Amino acid sequence: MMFSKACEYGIRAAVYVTLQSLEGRRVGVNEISEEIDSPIAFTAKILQQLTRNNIIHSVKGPNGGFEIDPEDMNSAKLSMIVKAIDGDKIYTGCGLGLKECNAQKPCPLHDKFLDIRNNLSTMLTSTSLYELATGLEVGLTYLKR
Amino acid sequence: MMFSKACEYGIRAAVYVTLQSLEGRRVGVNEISEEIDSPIAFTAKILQQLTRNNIIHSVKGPNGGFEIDPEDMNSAKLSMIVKAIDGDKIYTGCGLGLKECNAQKPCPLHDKFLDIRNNLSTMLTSTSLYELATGLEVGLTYLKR
DNA sequence: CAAATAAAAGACAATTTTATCTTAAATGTT
DNA sequence: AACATTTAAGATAAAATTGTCTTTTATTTG
Repeated sequence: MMFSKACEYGIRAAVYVTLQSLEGRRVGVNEISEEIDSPIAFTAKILQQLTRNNIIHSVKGPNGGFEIDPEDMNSAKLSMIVKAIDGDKIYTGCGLGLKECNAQKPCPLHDKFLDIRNNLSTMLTSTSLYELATGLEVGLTYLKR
Repeated sequence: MMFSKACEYGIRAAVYVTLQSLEGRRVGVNEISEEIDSPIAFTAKILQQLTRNNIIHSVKGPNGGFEIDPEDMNSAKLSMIVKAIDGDKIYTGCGLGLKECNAQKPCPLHDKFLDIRNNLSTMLTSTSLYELATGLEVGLTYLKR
């Protein structure tokens, strides 16, 4: 809808990793893609991106997998994931695709998009993985289907 | 950012057609793609879609081109263009790509997206081509670069 | 140290989106 | 009626995104 498929999987994966890290469990790609219903190999690639961007942490070898330090769960915001995967066009880009669109030289939708974009940006920068994982934990929300 | 390239071109093209129809001028694909800075043949395809969906009107032959009846400028909303080109995922789809995501079985972002999506939907269904074209006409907004 | 496990990296494939080119159909002009 | 103009339609191509497969690297365990 708004994010690329890669970004959707990335967010879902990160939330699942966070949920399991809350229980002190490290999780592998197979379990993750099973639990968020996503293609395994593609999900692996996306997890690599999240790892390279220091959003989650990975450990190789037996009993390895992905995890996120409980210390970081609150400061890890959705905006970081979106930026790492889709870039920041979603915040900075023009709704009609103009290269240069701003208050001085606005596209016809510029003003109408301002609020929507600010809401989106605020939501993404203020929502943490911790917050999303706890909703899952108590069974209020779902990551599959 | 939010719309496909096709949809961006579609909106820009429709606004330009409206602007010219305000002056009683019919416009051809060449002029349109020149004025909105878009690929000609691709723009032609998109104009076909808008025509098939009765958002704008086309006339073949010499002095032909695209136009929109002044009567329809106000009832022609952005939502119609978006729906015709990108479909309605943007309104109805889940932000995280779940097939089934609603108040009963929400994804972790469902509630956080509700407002944003409603704002977007309201903006699109309430903004008319007429409104956008008049902003252009008085030099307040731009369709290029 | 050898074996097993799991992520990282890179090559490859399929699909979708974006974009172009060619031919056909319609319509106004001479 | 012949011709020029302009959209419509369809085939094709290029690029981006999505997805898979194979090999390499790191790490744990026996």
